Amino acid sequence: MGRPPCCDKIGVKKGPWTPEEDIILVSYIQEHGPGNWRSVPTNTGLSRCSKSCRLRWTNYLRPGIKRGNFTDQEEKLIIHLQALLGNRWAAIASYLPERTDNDIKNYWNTHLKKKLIRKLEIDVETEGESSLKRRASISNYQSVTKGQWERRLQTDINMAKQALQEALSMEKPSFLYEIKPSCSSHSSNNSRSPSSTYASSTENISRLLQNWLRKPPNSSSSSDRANSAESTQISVTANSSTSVGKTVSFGNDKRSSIVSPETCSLFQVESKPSLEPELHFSQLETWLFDENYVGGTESSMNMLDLALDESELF
DNA sequence: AATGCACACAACCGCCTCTAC
DNA sequence: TGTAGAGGCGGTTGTGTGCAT
Repeated sequence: MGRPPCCDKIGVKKGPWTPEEDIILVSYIQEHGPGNWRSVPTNTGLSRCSKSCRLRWTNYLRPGIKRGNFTDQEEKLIIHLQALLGNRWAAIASYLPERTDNDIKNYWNTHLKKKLIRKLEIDVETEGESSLKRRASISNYQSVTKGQWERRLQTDINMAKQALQEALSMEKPSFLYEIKPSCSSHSSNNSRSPSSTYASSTENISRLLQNWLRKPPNSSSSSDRANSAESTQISVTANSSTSVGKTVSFGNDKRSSIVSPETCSLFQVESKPSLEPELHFSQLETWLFDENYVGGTESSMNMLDLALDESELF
């Protein structure tokens, strides 16, 4: 059994955060940096539990978060990554630096899942199947996404890793030995060892992809890279007309608060660390988005096939 | 105008992993 | 080596909002 909830203490506030609470939290993190969440409620006077503070920061207040509609590219990327990684939202989010895992999870649950089921319905219809078989197919899909997902995920990861290693060994075997300590996303301040399932799967895949992309079959143009970098820039907006400080816009939230100029540099540093491989991101996108991608190796195509071909796995 | 419904998303909860002691 | 605690993740719930009736 897990530990008792940390937030069932009397006097701990729940529910939506107020702008005042946001300002207090942002100001504190601006001064001390994120982390040591346990001490945040005590030091700020916020009547919130540490978890709530952390979630509020990571899912809402953290700079660089893009809000609003998901683009087609993002949508395709999520679909492909979900097929490859399963419901590892944090891992998926590491490929979308501007989106939080919570956002992606919500988007998947509210949009993409329905969309895929609808697509499946249409596919079955066009194949002229009976309505009975259609219903069976849909319910099968739903049960698969729920119950067998874990098993399938591990299979996916193992097969993807194997295929990728083969691809890499064909290109340049030493790539596999260039794997460096954590370079992505949430792991920057998370010292999980490589022995954990999470670290040994998604992170390694990420690293392998990056290593592979260091010597891509067709190197991407500098403009692509510029676009990629541009697309991942953080959304802290400096208001030159503000004499005291700068205006930080919290996503599409109408609210804004005044923070000191140091905020920007702090935010840039704290912004999602997975920006490092951004120069490779456009090519990764190409690989992930284009189901008929011909620029990669045969093995990389196999890998994509493995991730996308539902029927082979069931 | 009132009500009901569906949707989107922020926030919470329970569990897991890792680390420090 | 065992245990407690902190941080992190994924699933689920609650609530606000927009639309249809």
